Amino acid sequence: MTDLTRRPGKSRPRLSPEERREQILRAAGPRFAEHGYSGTDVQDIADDIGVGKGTIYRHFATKETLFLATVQRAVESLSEHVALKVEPLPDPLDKLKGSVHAYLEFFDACPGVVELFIQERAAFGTEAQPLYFAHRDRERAKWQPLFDELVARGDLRPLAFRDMADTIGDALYGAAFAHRLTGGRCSLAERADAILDVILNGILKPGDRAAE
Amino acid sequence: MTDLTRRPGKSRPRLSPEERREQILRAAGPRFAEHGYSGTDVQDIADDIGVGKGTIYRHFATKETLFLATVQRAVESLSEHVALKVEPLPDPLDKLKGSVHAYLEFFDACPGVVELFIQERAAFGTEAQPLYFAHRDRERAKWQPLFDELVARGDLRPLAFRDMADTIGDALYGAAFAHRLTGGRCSLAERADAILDVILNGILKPGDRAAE
Amino acid sequence: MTDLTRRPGKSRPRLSPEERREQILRAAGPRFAEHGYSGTDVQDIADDIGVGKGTIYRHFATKETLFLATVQRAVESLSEHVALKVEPLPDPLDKLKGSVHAYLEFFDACPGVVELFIQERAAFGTEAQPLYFAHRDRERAKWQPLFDELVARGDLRPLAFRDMADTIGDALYGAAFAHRLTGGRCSLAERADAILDVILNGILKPGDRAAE
Amino acid sequence: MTDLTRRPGKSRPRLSPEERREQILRAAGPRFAEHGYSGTDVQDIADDIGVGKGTIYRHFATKETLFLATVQRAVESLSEHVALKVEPLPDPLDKLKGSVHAYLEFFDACPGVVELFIQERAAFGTEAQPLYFAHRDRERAKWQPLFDELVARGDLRPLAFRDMADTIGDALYGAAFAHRLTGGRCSLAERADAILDVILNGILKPGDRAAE
DNA sequence: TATGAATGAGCTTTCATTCAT
DNA sequence: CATGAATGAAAGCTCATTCAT
Repeated sequence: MTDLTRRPGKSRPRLSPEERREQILRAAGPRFAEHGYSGTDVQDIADDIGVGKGTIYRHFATKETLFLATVQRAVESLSEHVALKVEPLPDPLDKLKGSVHAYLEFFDACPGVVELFIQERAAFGTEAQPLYFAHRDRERAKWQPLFDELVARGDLRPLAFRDMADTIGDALYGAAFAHRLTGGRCSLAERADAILDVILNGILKPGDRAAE
Repeated sequence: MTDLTRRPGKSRPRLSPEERREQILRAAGPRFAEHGYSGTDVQDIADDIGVGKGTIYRHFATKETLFLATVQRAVESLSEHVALKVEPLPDPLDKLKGSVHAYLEFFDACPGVVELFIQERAAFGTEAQPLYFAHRDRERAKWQPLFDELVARGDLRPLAFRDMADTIGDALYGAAFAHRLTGGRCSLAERADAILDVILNGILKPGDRAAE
Repeated sequence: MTDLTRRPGKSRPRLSPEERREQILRAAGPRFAEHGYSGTDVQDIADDIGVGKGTIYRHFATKETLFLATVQRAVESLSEHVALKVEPLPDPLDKLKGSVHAYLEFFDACPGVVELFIQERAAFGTEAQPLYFAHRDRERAKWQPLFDELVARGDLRPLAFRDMADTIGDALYGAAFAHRLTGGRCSLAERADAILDVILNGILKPGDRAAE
Repeated sequence: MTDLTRRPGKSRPRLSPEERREQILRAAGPRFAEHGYSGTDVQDIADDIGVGKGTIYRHFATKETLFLATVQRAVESLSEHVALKVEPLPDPLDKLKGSVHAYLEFFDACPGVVELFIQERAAFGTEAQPLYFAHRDRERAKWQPLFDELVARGDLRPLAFRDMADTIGDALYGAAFAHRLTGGRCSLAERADAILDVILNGILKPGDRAAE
């Protein structure tokens, strides 16, 4: 009875709440990344997907809520991307190397995520721990057994897990930031091996190892 | 009718332009670091040093100009701090190690500088290269001879200078950011040796070096 | 595909239009009284009775219509309450006294009605005469014969009906408002006798009557 | 040296803070009275006096603050008007009568004040006691000695002060409201004598006094 | 030169009303 | 009939910047 032909004109698609939410987040990400938190008018996001401003506010209580959901989504994407690449690898050392590559690849694919991380801190200041670091804290625990195994196996030097994990994490985080913020020409993926080499082998010549 | 005698107590100190400029920058730094760029009212800075808002605008054309001068000042402080610590050291390897310590010490002393870097990017977006990275680009050239000498001497592995410099730079930058953004408890200085150890020696056990 | 059997538990009661209308008005009264006209969201009223917002709009064309119906209902309640109390009394003077008591009792029982009267004026301004006063104008005519009879009987001084009626009406209206707006502790009913005493006998000592 | 001729064009008068405040309040009163609290855009008031919206907000922190200052000003005007009329009268009974006349005259002169009182209650609800009643509470104490003296002199019946004062106050307040809300044609001043007559002498014929 | 009152564009959020389902 | 997602006009408040004094 009801016409099955979609009138392309006025008929609003009537998305499900989940679809709408997802649609909004997809539009919000690039806006916030490119124009910043305060530089983005909620109206802009609404216009991008052709809905009224009220529709945004039906799904996200405040601009802040929307923004944080956008960041959270990015953090989860990063996490999933790394997990997906690493899981199938059987060898722990390969997992470690693979995670470095995956991490850097992610930021090649989604360079705006760096901006989101910056915007979060810029907008919400000293109060809360940024979502990325909250997530990193949680994730670190998962890596401990892997490092332990590598040390036990004699692959890694018996350094404190925390020192290794933090230093590697900071190096990658720093690389992703620096790459984005300097407008780095070559891809991060191309730098991955060089970074891994330093992390794994250090820059000193083996004979000098006693030096430090 | 009104008394014409200037009470010396009330007579404004009449700072020289340079002094005033410096005074303003000193007040602006903490404000911008703590409340962010858009969260800081120019009036707040004026109030902090007890002058009218117009006075700020006499010395800095716009809020943006003032902010960037504040960041520039911080970048120069960092640079000077590192240079001061490194210069007296005669040995190139000591210079390298010393610069890592000095860099991290600086952010222990001036943690707000991280916020300034974040705010700059957040406020001015994708257009310009942040002052810190512009400065880092310029500084890198100064380090090349030192690395070359260390490689020539056989202290360092013959890696590409750029790879080493970027990786080290990113690791330190990442460490400073992560430390501030996670509310790191211990000082950065305490982490310096562990970071240096990874950078210099890597995390792999020497025997495994072929692995990479 | 969707089940066509209506589970009887979930089947909405399907109120008759009149019942629905009444249900809506019952919910609207307290909302408007407590939160004011603009402070009340039509959604709130819908939520209170567990229907969709559209249902409200099916029964009342606009929020304004709904609000005015709510006020009208209150005015009629007041009128009925007084009439019910006064009608059985045979003596005109008792009717007069009884109406004062009934009027004040009503506002003890329904204190929110004062708020409705205030809200009506506040929201719709100078244009229209408020429903309460429109009603009072209409009612006054019914009291004229009673006052005439009391004057004729020699119970009342031969004052102009309008002056008496207005003054009494204003005194009661003022008392109800003042009581609500000051958060009066004792009940209005308790003040009824004192008010009646002043209205009936005045505050002057009889001997001084010439004074005025 | 500075030109003393006022250029009528762009030269902003540069009012003193007090003058500006007063100017704003003078403009706000009629606006709020005519269009209500929520019906008045702060921009409207700004336009009325030819200033920017920011200027309003420089002098009043919020729209609410501005509104309440407007009401407070009206309450004080009323109070002053009554005091001014009553003070010179030597006889206490004349003071009482005079205050009734002055009160009603005030609302003839400033009928919008009724709207302000209504708007205050409508906008700020049940929480706070309206400024008018707060003021009335404070003022009542001043009248007690006068009533006591009149009772002692034998002019007034020995009724409870509170009952007399409240009943009179409510009658006048009610009269002012009813007059405004019914669009009363004749002036309140013309009704003053009739109201006073009821208050002073009651409506009963003297012989019936035992009736109540 | 210093001041701070004035400006007004800009942005977030609300909510009466509509209408496709 | 009932629903509730969608709309979009509207209004409060901020603050960088200007400029008369």
